[in-house]
Amino acid sequence: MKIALVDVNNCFVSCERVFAPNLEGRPVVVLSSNDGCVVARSNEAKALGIPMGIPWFKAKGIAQGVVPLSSNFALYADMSNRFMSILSTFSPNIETYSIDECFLDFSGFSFDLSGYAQQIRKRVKQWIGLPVCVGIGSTKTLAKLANHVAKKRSEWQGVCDFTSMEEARLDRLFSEIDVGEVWGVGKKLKEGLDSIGIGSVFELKSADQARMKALFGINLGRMVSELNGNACRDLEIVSPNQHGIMSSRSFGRGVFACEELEEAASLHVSIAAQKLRAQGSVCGAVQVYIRTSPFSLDAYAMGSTVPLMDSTDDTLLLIKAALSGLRRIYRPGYAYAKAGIVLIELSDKRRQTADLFADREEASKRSRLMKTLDEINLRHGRNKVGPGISGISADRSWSTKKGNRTPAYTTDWKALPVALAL
DNA sequence: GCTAAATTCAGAC
DNA sequence: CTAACGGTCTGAATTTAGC
Repeated sequence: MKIALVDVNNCFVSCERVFAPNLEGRPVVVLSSNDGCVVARSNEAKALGIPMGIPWFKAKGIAQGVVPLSSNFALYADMSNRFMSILSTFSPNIETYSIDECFLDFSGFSFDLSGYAQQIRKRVKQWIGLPVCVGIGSTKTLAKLANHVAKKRSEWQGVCDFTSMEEARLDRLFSEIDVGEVWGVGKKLKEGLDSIGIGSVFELKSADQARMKALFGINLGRMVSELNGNACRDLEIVSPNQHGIMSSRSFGRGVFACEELEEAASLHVSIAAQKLRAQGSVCGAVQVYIRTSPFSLDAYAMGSTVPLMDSTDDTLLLIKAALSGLRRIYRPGYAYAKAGIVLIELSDKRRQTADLFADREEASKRSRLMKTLDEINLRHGRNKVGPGISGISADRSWSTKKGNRTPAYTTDWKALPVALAL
């Protein structure tokens, strides 16, 4: 097996820079929703020592002169789609792993892979303006690691191919890389591995596979195998349906009124239900939750699961369920910071057993209504039409803060003049 | 005391 | 002026429930 991992450098910042070239060479960060935490940093921002994930208000001290941007997911998602479609011209089998990463199957390719990877970099840069790095290895774990090397060591010029390197050279390289860089080794596992004297990738690779499995679980065992070139994870070319669909968001201010929580919860149901229908599933139960800031002294958090008599993908029925759950858990007097819902117990709509007592004419009317709703929103933008209970966007005084949101350059006609003016 | 289901944990991005 | 800390998803491990 030969696998390449292509990853966009500093993805969100790079997407912003395509449409704001004046940000090139300057320290830039992109913030999470509600302008809360730093979720992407340009190299210049990294050089200033701004850590990933730090709350923005805490970073301001060391962030003199840094440009903070609110996140613009409409833009990133669209850039991502373009990125993936370019990559599909380089291999018939690809796995979209995340918004900015993609595995490509290079098995059976006998030509110069490094040169081929350079062509990928060139084409992505030329066609959509994004800088990417490519890692190549005989397993997914190795491809990930190779990508890390390609990013960190500029002498590789953005491409690192482990499959063309001698074992001894690889081992020397691995002994210089921290074990925490391995895909799947997070904070906790790193601590555990450190405590038994495994600090480098080479030490993990050389460890006894059965022992690692016994000590740290099945994943560590697999990691050791994969580092040694024995694949445990296959390419997942068709993405399976999601097992749960969730929508939640922090409020831009404290929310006290139950009606506003209802507005938010039903908006979240609308968003999630649309996704549910898009993947052809129905939902058997709805979870609702609300919480104050967990950092507040007077914290409150509660959730509730509402089972549905019959599985459905009807937004209105799902909202009804969510609201009944919400009313059970709402306590007046708290400054709520966040509300969210999760659609669970999903199953395939086509395999749904028919309800003997259902009003079939009513059901088909409802399903046409949902279909129309989805079509309008697809064409005219998210939540242009929806149930009245979700409120209209102009009135949602609780919605998230986004002080520095750039225009949706690629997905909104109204942003076109701005894009052209650049 | 077993298996199955539910919940929590850890990780990724 | 102060207070301000993301969102979605997966799979494994662990706990609890039901027999």
